[in-house]
This record gives sequence, C-alpha cells and structure tokens, in this order.
Amino acid sequence: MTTSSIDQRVSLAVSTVIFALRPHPDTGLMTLWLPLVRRIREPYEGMWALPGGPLEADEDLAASAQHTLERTTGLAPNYLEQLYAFGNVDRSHSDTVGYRSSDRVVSIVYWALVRQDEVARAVDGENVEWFVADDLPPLAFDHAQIVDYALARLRAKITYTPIAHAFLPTEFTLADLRAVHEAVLRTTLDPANFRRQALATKTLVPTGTCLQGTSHRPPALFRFEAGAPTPAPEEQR
Amino acid sequence: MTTSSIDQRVSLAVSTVIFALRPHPDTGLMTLWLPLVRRIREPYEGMWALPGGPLEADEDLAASAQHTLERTTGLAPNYLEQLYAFGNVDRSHSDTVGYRSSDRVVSIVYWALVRQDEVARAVDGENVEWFVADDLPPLAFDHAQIVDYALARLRAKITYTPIAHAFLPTEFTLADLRAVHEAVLRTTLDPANFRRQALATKTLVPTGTCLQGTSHRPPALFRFEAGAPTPAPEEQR
DNA sequence: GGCACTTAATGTTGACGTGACTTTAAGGTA
DNA sequence: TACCTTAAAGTCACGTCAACATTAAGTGCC
Repeated sequence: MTTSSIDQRVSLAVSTVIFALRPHPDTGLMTLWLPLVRRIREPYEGMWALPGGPLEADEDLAASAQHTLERTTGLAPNYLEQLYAFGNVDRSHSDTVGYRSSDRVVSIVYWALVRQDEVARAVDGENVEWFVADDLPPLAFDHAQIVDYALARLRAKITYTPIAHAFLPTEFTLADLRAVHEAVLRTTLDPANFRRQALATKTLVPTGTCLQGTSHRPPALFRFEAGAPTPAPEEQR
Repeated sequence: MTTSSIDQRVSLAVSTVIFALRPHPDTGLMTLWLPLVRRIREPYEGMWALPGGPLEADEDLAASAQHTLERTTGLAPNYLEQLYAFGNVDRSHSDTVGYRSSDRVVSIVYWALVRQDEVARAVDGENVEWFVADDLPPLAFDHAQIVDYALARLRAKITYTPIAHAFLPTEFTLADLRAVHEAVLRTTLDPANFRRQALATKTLVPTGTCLQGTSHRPPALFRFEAGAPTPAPEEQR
C-alpha cells in the first residue's frame, strides 16, 4: 500500500516542554515560564524551539529527555511525564515556510516541572532564554502547538492531581500552594475552599511547625506525602 | 555522556490495542475482546502479540496504525487514539527470556474501538485470533503491560467521555449503551441513574422513533451527537 | 496597652449531583 | 383480564462545593 520513498528516512527525537514559575516583570504576578533554545542551523535557523535532541541508542526515553535538559538548560526537573508522540509526515514544514528537510522526524515529547529554587541554577546561556508560556514568539516546526497541548495538559492535570508541589520546596504553606494553582490557572481561588479541597486529598502532611516572620498570623507548614510522582506506564509494577 | 553503541539501532514501530465487544462463550455476557497476531519469527516466535509494524516513511502515525490494522485483521476502527510511546532500552528482552534482538524498538502504541457489526467482517486468519481482554495468554515483548495500560485507559475514559458509542451502530437504545458500559467496566449499573447521567451529557440525540418487536415496552432510539471523535493533538485547530 | 490591619483557619448556608429506591407507562403473553 | 418485563419518570437522603461569614493570631502605630 505504501512504498517508502528512498530520499526520506525516519529519525527519532526527544523534546521537552519545561514549566517553571517566576514573577512577571510587568505585573509582578507569579507566571508560567518556559525555556527555549535558539536553533543554530536549518531548518528554522534563528528561531526558538523546544530543547531536545536525537534519541541515543542506549538511552531510555525519559532519560533522554532529562539528559538533553541537563545539557542545554542545566535544569533537573522535579516532575517528568510523557506528553505525546508527534510524527505526522508534514510537520517539519507545517508553517508553509519554504524549508525542506530530507529527514522526517518523529518527536516524543515530554513535559516537565521544575522548582522555583532550581530555576535559579538555570544556565541563561547565549542560545537559551526564558519566555512567558502564554506569550511566546513564533516557534520552529510545530512547537507552538506542542506547547499549547502541554499547557492544556498541565492545567487539566493540576486540577485533579497533586502536581503543584513539584513547583515548591519540600515545606510550604497553603498560601504557597494556592499561589501555584492561581498562577498556572490564571485565576483567583477562594482561600477557604482551596484549603478544604487541598486537605481532603490526604496528600498534605502538616509538619507541626509554622512559618515565622510574617506580619500577621503565622501559617502552618506542610510537606507533600511521600509517594511515586506519577510513574510512566513502562515503569509501573 | 552517552556514546551510542555501534551494534544497536533504534527502529520505530506502530502497534494498536483493538477492543471489541462479543458475548462470552461460557457466560453469554457481553465481554471485551481483542485480536492478537501470532509471531512467525524470532524473537518470541509462536507467541501472541499486538498487531503492528514498522512506520513507513510517508505515513502519518495514526494512518500507520490503521493500515496495519487493515492489513492484519481487516478491521476499520471506529475510534483511534494514541496511547503511549514505549521505548525503554530493555523492553525487547524484558521477560528474562534468552532472546536477543540486535535492534532496539520504540513502539508508538494506539488503542482502537470497533463496532460490533464490524467485528463480523474481521478476518479470523491463520495467525489472527480473538481473546478475552481480561484473560490473555502470555504475550510477546512487554505487550501484556501495554494491554493492561490500554484497558485502564479505556475504563477510565468511558466514565467521563462519550466513547461507548464507538462500539454501537448509529442508532441504539439506552439499554444498549448501558450494556456497553457494564461490559467494559464489568459491573451492573442502575438503569434509572444511568439514563439520567447519559441524557445530562447532551451528546445523545433522540431519533423520535422507538425500537419495535420487543416483548415489552418499546425503548426510544438515540443517535450520537455529531462531532469530532477526540482528535489527536496534532490534528487539532 | 489599645486599636487598626492583615492573613490564617474554621463555620455556615444553599445549590447541585449522585446512589438507592419507588412509581407509573407500555408493550407482549398465558 | 391477570401477569410479566422493561422503559421512563419521580422521590429522597447524602456528600460535594462555591460563596460568604466569623473567629484566631500575629504585626505595626498611636
């Protein structure tokens, strides 16, 4: 039915959408950011793209994502999950740009969350820059759609799974946790109701201590319940 | 950090977990079945495996899944969605069997649903056989885990998304729809409550007609609301 | 010290969804 | 006509949740 054309080969890449929280320069509000890498060769030379690279023959998929991440941005993610495998034939030149790559690329895309303090360690190198997730420049390939999908996934998953802690240090207040939700979902949440829901999940363990040094009633500190951070199905059992 | 060993290459395959409903031979109850293909070469020769094949260079991922499906089982799925990309290095010889394949295989796995009347068209060839999804023989590679994951996904998704209709013809009664849910989830559901929930989704359109020839009150017929059957993210927008 | 101010934490109330169950409707069959 | 079966609609108690109110516990200012 389908005869493979000789001048085209399928190669496999692993890319990652990495989310982090930082204050917005204008508003000062906590906002979702992600690091992008500037392409230094055709196609799409000079444009911004997701960090990624070819899959090495002796690397697991998730390991490949982590290695490229470490190599390009210096980041160690606190949460990593497979997003989707993008592999349509036309995706290299989907933006109607005249570029023609001889190789067809199938990208297995992961999405990752990093802690706020980890962001500080990030290498802001020559060709790596952070952008506001909801206000990105034009991206290479189909990476804009991929980011959209990752954003939708993050926003959906944070509402029914305790992944917000992946943005936070080991000890945090309920206000911290709520701030993460509000930043990700871009809404305000009722503190009282948020508390009730958060405590109902049973994934929060009170440390017994309170945060001191506030100019008001000191909030209780919590820790996230130990437990596997959503293992990939290949690692299950 | 990682030097690719010379004797190993990464190749890409697309496989599919196909679900269909048939009465169980013993109990007569509606049950989940899936077709498997007998392997005719090493590794795992003679064992049962998911239908699949190498990705052709000019084929989209979903198209590849559909083509292999058509080729091996003769089936045309009514629903097709990407499940996961399995690509760990050790997955070819994960069962401690002595087989050694020189190539490493990354499988992009889809899951599919076929209508009951479509199952009749299925080719029950020499090397294709249907099995009860929850009572499978030992499978080749890591396919048993893949099926488990697909089963979990199907059971989770049918509870919050209207995909049950993919098993049914265009017109059906609420009892038919409920029977699908009961077969997939292996439970009994309260008819009255199921009706309320089903109608609340607004995805069911009454045809106005009733099913005749029953030895009791004739049930109303419904049609599924037109609408894209969960497009893959690459096809969105 | 007393008061204003801020956030933490707890309580209250009404709307809504859901599971278990009951009642009525509409056919066929003995 | 009595009876059986399933369809379809209705009832009720319970739990969840958004919205709002109240109390608790600190700081800073006069």
